[in-house]
Amino acid sequence: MRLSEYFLPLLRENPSEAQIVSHRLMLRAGMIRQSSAGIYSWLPLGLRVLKKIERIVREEQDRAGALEILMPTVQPAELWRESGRYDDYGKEMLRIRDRHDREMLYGPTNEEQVTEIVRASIKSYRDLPRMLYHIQWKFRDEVRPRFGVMRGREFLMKDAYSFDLDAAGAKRSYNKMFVAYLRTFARLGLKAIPMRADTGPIGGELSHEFVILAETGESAVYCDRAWLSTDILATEVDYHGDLEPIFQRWTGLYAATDEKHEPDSCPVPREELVEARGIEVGHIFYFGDKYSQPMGALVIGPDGETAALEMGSYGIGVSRLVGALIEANHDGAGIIWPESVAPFRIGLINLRPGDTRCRDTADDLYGKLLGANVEVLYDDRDESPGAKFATMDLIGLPDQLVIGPRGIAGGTIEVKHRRSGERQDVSIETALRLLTASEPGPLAASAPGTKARRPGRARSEGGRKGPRSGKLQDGERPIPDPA
RNA sequence: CGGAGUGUAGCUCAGCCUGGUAGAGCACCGCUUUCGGGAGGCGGGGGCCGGAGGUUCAAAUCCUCUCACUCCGACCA
Repeated sequence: MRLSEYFLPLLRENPSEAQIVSHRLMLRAGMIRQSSAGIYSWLPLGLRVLKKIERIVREEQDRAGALEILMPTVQPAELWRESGRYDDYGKEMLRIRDRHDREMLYGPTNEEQVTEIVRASIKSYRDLPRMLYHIQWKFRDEVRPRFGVMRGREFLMKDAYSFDLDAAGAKRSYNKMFVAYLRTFARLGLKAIPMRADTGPIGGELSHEFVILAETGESAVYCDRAWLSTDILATEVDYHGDLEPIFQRWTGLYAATDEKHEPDSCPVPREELVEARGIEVGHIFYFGDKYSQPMGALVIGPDGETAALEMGSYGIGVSRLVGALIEANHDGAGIIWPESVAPFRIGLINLRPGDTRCRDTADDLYGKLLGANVEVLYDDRDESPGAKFATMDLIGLPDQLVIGPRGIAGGTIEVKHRRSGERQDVSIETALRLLTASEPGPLAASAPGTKARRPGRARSEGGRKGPRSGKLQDGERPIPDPA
């Protein structure tokens, strides 16, 4: 994409309404614009990131055996009366009346809706287990929206629902999602730690929240130091096998939110305990027949007996993750995207568009990168060099290629790695090889969080890896050290 | 929902106390000089001062109401 043809409305100064760094950077980098309190429009750059996250979430859900559906945003109040939540939910629920004066609501979640779908169609244990998910906009009329997309009223969420015959089956489904979540966040370049959680308004008995560590997190969390050096993607996963050992392994490592942490009875010795800030990005629940019972979602078991479905629900805050990723990946100059979610893989800067040699070289390189399926944002604008550098640093693309008269004279261009700040003058051929090869290049080796980059795969991978029943590849995403 | 603030140009803000008909920097447009970390010069466009009502000869400024947004607290993907 040529920047001269792109829509990237940058802000040079911090908008006064934005307090936290991710909110400020998202506004400044032209990713979002606020529509009203807690409601945002997504501009091209922000939308690209949102879609990348969505794709990874989708791939891991599919891999775990969940099936994608799409349920409506507007739901009938009637359904929620069946579960009893219409009155329980309170003012957080946005209630609407249609022209026939029928009571509707903009869904804050979809347990009732999905239960209604399943109860109408699944009558036998032979049709179980099933997991359904969708990625859809939700609305919760927060009293006080804040932190930009991290705590908006309208937000994009992946919510999955599992249906099993009995508690043992439900636990197996729970484990699948538990593992899928670990993998999803790891691929996003985040260290997400599952913590035992209260079930809140969803209800139920077993629940974990997934919290990522970020200096600017909203709540204090405590965990075993061992968490920092774990690599979840190194664990082989067979979703058809027994996942309980993996579940046990990852829940065995100490981790607790502020409310649950007891300094006096903490099993981890002081020197091994990490105190950090956390942001909740996912939450999973097992709640049995809380909805299936009142709503009559029943199946006949092998013994001929009728039983209410055992259910669980599993949420990931997709839009919140955009903010959370920035909280965990930024510096004074701007955003630093992990490669897996970067809106573009490479920022190509032509410092002197007026110069024929610079322009020809840049145009040529741009064409070759596109030809190699590398997502590249090409700054071909007639701007001062400083402005171009600042722009690229702000929007945080993983690598920058700088073409200017100084280098061209010596036959080189500059490659700059955004995260480390490391720069190298290399030949054009070398640059191309570095950025399109499947093997890690020299720069990558010294740069944290990029050791296994495979830049050329961005498009080609595209979610078509065939059936996801088998083993998983290792090291799809390295995990940057959050400390 | 309690408490506290803020609404003036696209962005950051001054002007308001002490009423006299709208400003700065950045951004934008034109010309020009520049050109490796948000450059310089000259010229230019842009605001019913959140909205409504009131006081006054006169309101961005004083009063009343209203709307929006933000912050702190209680609640959440």
